[in-house]
Amino acid sequence: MRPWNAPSKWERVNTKLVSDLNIHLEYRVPVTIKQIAAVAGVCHTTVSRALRGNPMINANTTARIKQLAEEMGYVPSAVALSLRSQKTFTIGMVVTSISDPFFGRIVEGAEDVARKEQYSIFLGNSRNDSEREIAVVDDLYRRRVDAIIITSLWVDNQHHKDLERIKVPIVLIHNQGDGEFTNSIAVDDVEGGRMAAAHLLGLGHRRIAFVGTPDQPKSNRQRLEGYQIAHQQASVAMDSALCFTPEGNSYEQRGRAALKHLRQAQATAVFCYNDRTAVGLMSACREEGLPVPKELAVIGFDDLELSRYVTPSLTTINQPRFKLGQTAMRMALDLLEGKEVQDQVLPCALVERESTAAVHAIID
Amino acid sequence: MRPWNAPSKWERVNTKLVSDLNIHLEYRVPVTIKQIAAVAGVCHTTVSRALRGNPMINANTTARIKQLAEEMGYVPSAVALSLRSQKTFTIGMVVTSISDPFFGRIVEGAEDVARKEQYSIFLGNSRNDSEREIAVVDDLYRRRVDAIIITSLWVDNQHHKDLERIKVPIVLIHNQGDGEFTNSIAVDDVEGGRMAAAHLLGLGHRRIAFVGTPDQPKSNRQRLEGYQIAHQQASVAMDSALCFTPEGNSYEQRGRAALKHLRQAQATAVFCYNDRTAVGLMSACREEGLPVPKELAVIGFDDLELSRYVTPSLTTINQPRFKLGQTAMRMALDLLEGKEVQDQVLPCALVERESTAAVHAIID
DNA sequence: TTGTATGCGTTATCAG
DNA sequence: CTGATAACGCATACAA
Repeated sequence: MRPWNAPSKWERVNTKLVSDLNIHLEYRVPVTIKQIAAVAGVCHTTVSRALRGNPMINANTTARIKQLAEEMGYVPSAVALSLRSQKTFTIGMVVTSISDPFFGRIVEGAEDVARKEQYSIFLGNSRNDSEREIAVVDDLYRRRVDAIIITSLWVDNQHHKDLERIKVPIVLIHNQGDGEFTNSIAVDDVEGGRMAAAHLLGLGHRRIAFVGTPDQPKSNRQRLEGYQIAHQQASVAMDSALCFTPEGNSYEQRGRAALKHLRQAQATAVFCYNDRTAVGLMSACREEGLPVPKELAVIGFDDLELSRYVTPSLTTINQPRFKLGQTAMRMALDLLEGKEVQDQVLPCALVERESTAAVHAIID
Repeated sequence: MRPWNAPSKWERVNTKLVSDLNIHLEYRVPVTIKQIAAVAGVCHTTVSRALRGNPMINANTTARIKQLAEEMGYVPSAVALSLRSQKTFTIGMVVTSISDPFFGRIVEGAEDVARKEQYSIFLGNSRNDSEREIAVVDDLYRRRVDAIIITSLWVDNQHHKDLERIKVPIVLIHNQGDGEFTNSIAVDDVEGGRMAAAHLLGLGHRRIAFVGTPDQPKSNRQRLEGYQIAHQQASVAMDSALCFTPEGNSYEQRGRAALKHLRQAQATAVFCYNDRTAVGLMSACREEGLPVPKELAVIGFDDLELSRYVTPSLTTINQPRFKLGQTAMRMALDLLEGKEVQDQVLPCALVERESTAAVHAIID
C-alpha cells in the first residue's frame, strides 16, 4: 500500500496562539504545490506545470502528480493567483439592500453574464447611505475587484473626487447624481412615467396624483416629468397639490401615509413611485375600506413579483431588471477587454392588471 | 509648487496586448507602497510602517508619508495582505437564490454580525442544484474564505466526502441531509408544523391538507410530522389523501396546482409548506372565485414581508430569519476563534392574520 | 523534460 | 529610527 492511499497522512495542521484565551488553536492548513512536490519528489515548478496540463511535462509524471494532487485534496489558492496575475476575476457590485427583491433580479442578470466568462460577483451593501456607499466602493477596490458596478449612486462632486482613486472601470446602474458619468445604464424613467400617467388619463381620470420618494431624486424627478408630459399631451391641467412625497422610513410607509393626502386632494387615481409604495398605499386603502380600483386607481413602477400576488393585482410599469444587470455586466467586461462601450437606456413597458380601471367618482 | 500637488503625476499606466484585437490596451495600475517609497526617497518597509502608525518611525516621516499616500491615492491590496496573513476576512455564504427574499434576510443577519468584526461576505449561488452546490463551495474555498456558511445543503455521502477537502469551518443552516453534521443551525420545523396544524384544528377544521415541496425534503418531512403530532394531540383522524406535493417548477406553481386536489379531497383548511406556496394557492383561489378564508383557510410558513401585503393577509409561522443569519455567522466566527460551539434550534411563532378563520362549510 | 530564479504587494524579523 | 531580506503560493522566463 502506497502512502498516498492514506489521505489523512497529508493532512497538515498548524497551531496559533490565541492570546485572549492563552490556548493554542489547531487549524488545518491548505495543501500547496510545494507539499505535493515534496511528496512526489519533484520541484514545485513541475507540479505547477503538470497540474495545468503543460505538454512539456512527461505524461507519466503529469498523471502521477495529478492523482497525487487529487488524493491530497489540493485546491489552488485564488489569492496567490490573483497577486501574481493582477486579476481577481471578480466584479464588485454595490446595492442598497441585499434583501430587496428589486436588486436581487439585477444581480442575477449580472451573474448570468459574468458566469459565462468565469467571473464571480462580490456584493457590497450600501444600505442607501451616501457615506457608506463610498466606503463600500473603497473596500471593493481594496479587494482588487476587476471592475465595479454601482446601483443608484449619488454621484455628486464629492463622490466624483473620491472615485478618482479607483483605478478600475466603474459602471453605474440608475445613477441618481446629476453630473455626467460615462459608463451608465438606466431605464427610460421619463417614458415610463409618461406611460403610467397616459394609461390613467386614457381611463378618463383627471385628478391623478403622484406619490414620490426622497431617496432616488433623479428617477423621482424623471418619472414626474413623464407624468407632466402625459398631461400636456392630453391637454389636462395639473394640480401641484396632487404631487407630493409623504414622510416615512420605507416605501411602504410612505405609501400608507399618502392616503390621507390623496383623499384631501380628491384624487381618483394615483401613480406611485414604485410597486412597494403602491402596495403600502393599497393596504392602507383596504384598512380604510376604500375600494381599489373603483374609488382609487393605483399604478406602480418596477413590476416586482409581488405585484402579481397582491389583491387587486397591481398595474405597473415593467422595468427589465434582469436585462439591466446583464447589460451592466456586459459593459463592465467589455471595458476590461478594451472595447468601446456606449451608455444605454432600456425601455419600460406597461403591464395592465387589476388595480386600475375607468374613473368612477370623486373620493368623498 | 511641489510635484505632489499634481496627483496626475503619480498616475501610472500599463499596457497589455489584447491578442484578439491586436491592440495595446492601456490600463491604470494601483499605487503600491514601493511607488510611495520611491517618491518619498525611503525604503518600502518604512512606508509600510508609517502607514500602519508604527511608533518606531519618526513622526515627521510618518506625517510626510501619510500625506503622500493620500495624494497618490494609495489603496492597500487586500490580495497581498491575504497572501501574507493567510486570512481573507471573508466568510463565504451559499444560498440557493440571491433574489429570494427568504435568503436575503438571512444574509442580512449574517452581515450584521460579520461587519462588527470586520468580516465581509462572499455570496455563492447554488440555484438549488446539488452538483452546483459543491462546485460553489469549492470555489469559495479556492478563494480562501475563512469559513463557509451553507443554507439548505443536501449533505449525503457524496457531499460528505467532497467536503473533506475543505479545510475551513463549515456551518449549515437548515441542513436538508440526513447524516449528522456538527455545526448546524435550524428552526424547529416540527414544532412550527404542529403550531400551524393546531391553529387550524383550534378553529374547528377537521379536514386539513398539507401541501408539500420536493426540494427541501427534511423540512418538508418535519413540518408534516408536526402536522401529524397536532392531529394526534387533538385526537383527530388524518386522511392521507390530504397530504400531497403537487407538480410544478416553483413554490407558486405548486400552490396553484394544489387547488384542484384540495377541492377533490374536500379540505376546509390547508397548511402550505411555505408562504410562497400559500400565495400561489391563494391567487388560484381568487381566480376560481373561492373565498379565503371563508371556504378555505390557508396558513403558510416563513412570514415573508410579502405575506403582510397579500389579500387576505396571510396567517403564517414566523421564522426568525435575521437571527438565523446572525446565529450562523456568530458560530462561524466562534469556530475561527477556537471557541466551543453548539448546534442550535431556533423557535418559530404563529402569526395570525386574515387567511384563517373558523370552519364554515365543506367545499363544493 | 525538469530545475532555478524572480516577482506580484505586503509585513515581520533581523541588522545597522 | 531605518534598511535589507525573506516569506506567503503561484506561474513564467531562463538555464540545464
